[in-house]
Amino acid sequence: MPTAATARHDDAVIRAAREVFAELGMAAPMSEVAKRAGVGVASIYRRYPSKTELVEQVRIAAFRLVIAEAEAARAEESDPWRALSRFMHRCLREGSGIGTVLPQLAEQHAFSAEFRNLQQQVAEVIEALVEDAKLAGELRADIDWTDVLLLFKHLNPALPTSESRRAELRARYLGLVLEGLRSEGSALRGPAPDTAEWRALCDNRAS
Amino acid sequence: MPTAATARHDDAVIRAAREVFAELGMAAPMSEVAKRAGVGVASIYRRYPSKTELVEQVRIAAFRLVIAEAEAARAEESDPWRALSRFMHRCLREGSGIGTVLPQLAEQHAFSAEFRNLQQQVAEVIEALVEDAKLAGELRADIDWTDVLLLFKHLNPALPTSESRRAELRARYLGLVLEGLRSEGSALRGPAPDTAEWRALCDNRAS
DNA sequence: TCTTAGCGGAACGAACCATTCCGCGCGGGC
DNA sequence: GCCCGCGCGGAATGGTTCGTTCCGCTAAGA
Repeated sequence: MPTAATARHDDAVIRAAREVFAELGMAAPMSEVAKRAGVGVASIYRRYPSKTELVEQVRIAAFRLVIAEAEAARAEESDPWRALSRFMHRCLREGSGIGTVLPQLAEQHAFSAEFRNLQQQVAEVIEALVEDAKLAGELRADIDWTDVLLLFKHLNPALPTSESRRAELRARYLGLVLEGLRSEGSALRGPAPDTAEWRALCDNRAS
Repeated sequence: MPTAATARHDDAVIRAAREVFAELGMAAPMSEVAKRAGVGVASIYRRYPSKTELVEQVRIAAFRLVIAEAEAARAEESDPWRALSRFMHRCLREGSGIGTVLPQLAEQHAFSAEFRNLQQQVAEVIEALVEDAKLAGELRADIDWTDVLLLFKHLNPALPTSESRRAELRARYLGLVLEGLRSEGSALRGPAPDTAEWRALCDNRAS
């Protein structure tokens, strides 16, 4: 019976898997995913035939979230720089693990058609954010969307610091990096997006 | 007979281990280190009693190289910003793997006294580089040496891209990040350290 | 109360890896 | 020229980890 309860259960597994894989890497054990999701391993295997399949579904779900974040940022922020900045902060928000899949945009190992289709969409929406910011003169002209991918690739939780300070450190680091992207003229104008209200905006709405 | 040949052999093992651990992580198999060094596994075990010991020696050797790079940068570059920039480029130079150990500065798991002693020295020499650049007004005042550590932590080869473009991408990324560190006044003056002669300076002198 | 669908966790087998063991090749003595 | 060890490289070993499967239990419905 594929009811709403089943769907919620699926969602818990995917979310737990996303978090675990983001923290421990794709080599993380299935038992860890099961523990985090509050289910037994067998329940995962009843829904997904293999770990490979679970990983694929995690990636697909993450891509969907990325697209949603990017579209929301474009729609809700009038300033293109704030939109781009908000998008990156959101994708890297502690525990979401969304940013982890972004570097895999570059990978070409042929996955399913659905996966490749989403790869394309994500690329387009990020490119749109970047182009908006460049047209507004708020982003250096020599940056393109592959640079943003490059940043995501390095901004993932490299080492398991396991401290609560990790979120704070990551936010600081992202801020430094964003400064490097900003075009010279705009670096002086406008408040840096690091005020309390801004941080609140980045943190609410758990995915 | 501990001759110069033996010392060279030791050095080959340590260097191979540094590269392998940098690329594959500290969990990389000993057999890989042996292959890279062109020796058998047993030869490594004849010199180092366990993998743990080898890792410790690798870290110590890497710290020594970091200190040497930092001191050379301070001595040979008259401009403090160029010194800091050169130091980071050198530590992250493709294949050196030196930068990989820097994040472990923060770790407090008590290693040997020699290790802790070197930790201290590395911290001091990086702090000196940072303070020089701040005093010269070329580095944002709100940056300190732990920020540099944070950057190293993220700048390590996150994903095994395995392309030759990786070096190029890393250099570009480091450039972006450094822009974010530069103080506003100095961002406009002086040529960005990205000319051909500069790159040559960063690349020669294999460690 | 009896049945049974579905769950959680133990069990199984394969793969990986640190460490040890063994046979061979080669350089030095006779 | 021939023998003898020393030291080497790589195969063997034992243990651990993890993907996947199997089994006994529980709780809901009849």
